[in-house]
Amino acid sequence: MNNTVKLFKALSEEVRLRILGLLMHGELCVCDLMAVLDLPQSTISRHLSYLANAGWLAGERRGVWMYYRFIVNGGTLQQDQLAVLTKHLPQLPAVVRDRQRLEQYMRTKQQTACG
Amino acid sequence: MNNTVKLFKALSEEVRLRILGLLMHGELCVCDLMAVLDLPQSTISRHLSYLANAGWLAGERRGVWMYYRFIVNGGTLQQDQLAVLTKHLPQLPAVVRDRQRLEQYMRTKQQTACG
DNA sequence: CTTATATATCCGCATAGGCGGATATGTCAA
DNA sequence: TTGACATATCCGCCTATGCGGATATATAAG
Repeated sequence: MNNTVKLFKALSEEVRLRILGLLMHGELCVCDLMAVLDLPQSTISRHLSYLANAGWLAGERRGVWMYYRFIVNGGTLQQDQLAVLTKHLPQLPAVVRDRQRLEQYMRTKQQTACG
Repeated sequence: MNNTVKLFKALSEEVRLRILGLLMHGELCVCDLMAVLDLPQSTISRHLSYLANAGWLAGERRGVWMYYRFIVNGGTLQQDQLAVLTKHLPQLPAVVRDRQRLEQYMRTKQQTACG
């Protein structure tokens, strides 16, 4: 029950849903998310920790960067819930906007940012 | 986005999940839930309002009693999410226990309580 | 070792929201 | 209208949690 509540609590915050919406398309590091969401590093990092702790994300350090991606084998509830997110998150207007910003950002990433 | 967050926020609390777990089996009134969950009336009523406001439940007054039940046509996200709940909530130990208490309560309802 | 960069954590502050007793509202019966 | 009961809302209290600047930690380069 506690874990179930935790899973849902993680989904009940706008910034976290936007982060998940961006990670649908593949892993990203903290600095990517800072750039796209235009939020302070501590805010991004805190939400990522929260999502990882709730069982949604796994982080992997690669050099100086921490890359976060979805866990795809986190129990049947998590998997079924992930399917719902996969279907519906990309349709939310805020997520669509974020994704456009992500594409724009990726085009200029080599010159300006991490990675 | 706000509505989506609202939908998930409603799921991110233990008492509310337990209420939803009980309502899976059909509508119930406030006094039923008070008896089964053994919680004060104000607590039950507040959570029911929260769930109704979030788009999960509809309340119907029938005489002095308010009966609450799931909304089954609340948008595709709500429907898909409801399917996940229908599959997984009944498996949670706390929900199993509540349901046993509900059955016990229903057997003696005529003599002791509302309805 | 020092520096630079990326990330995590700490801190104080502000708000959201849970709790349950008390009170208000609504409904029915007499 | 009054009384009884079910439900909704109010209230003060308390905890959880979001925020973002400041600081600590980790890694790589020189």
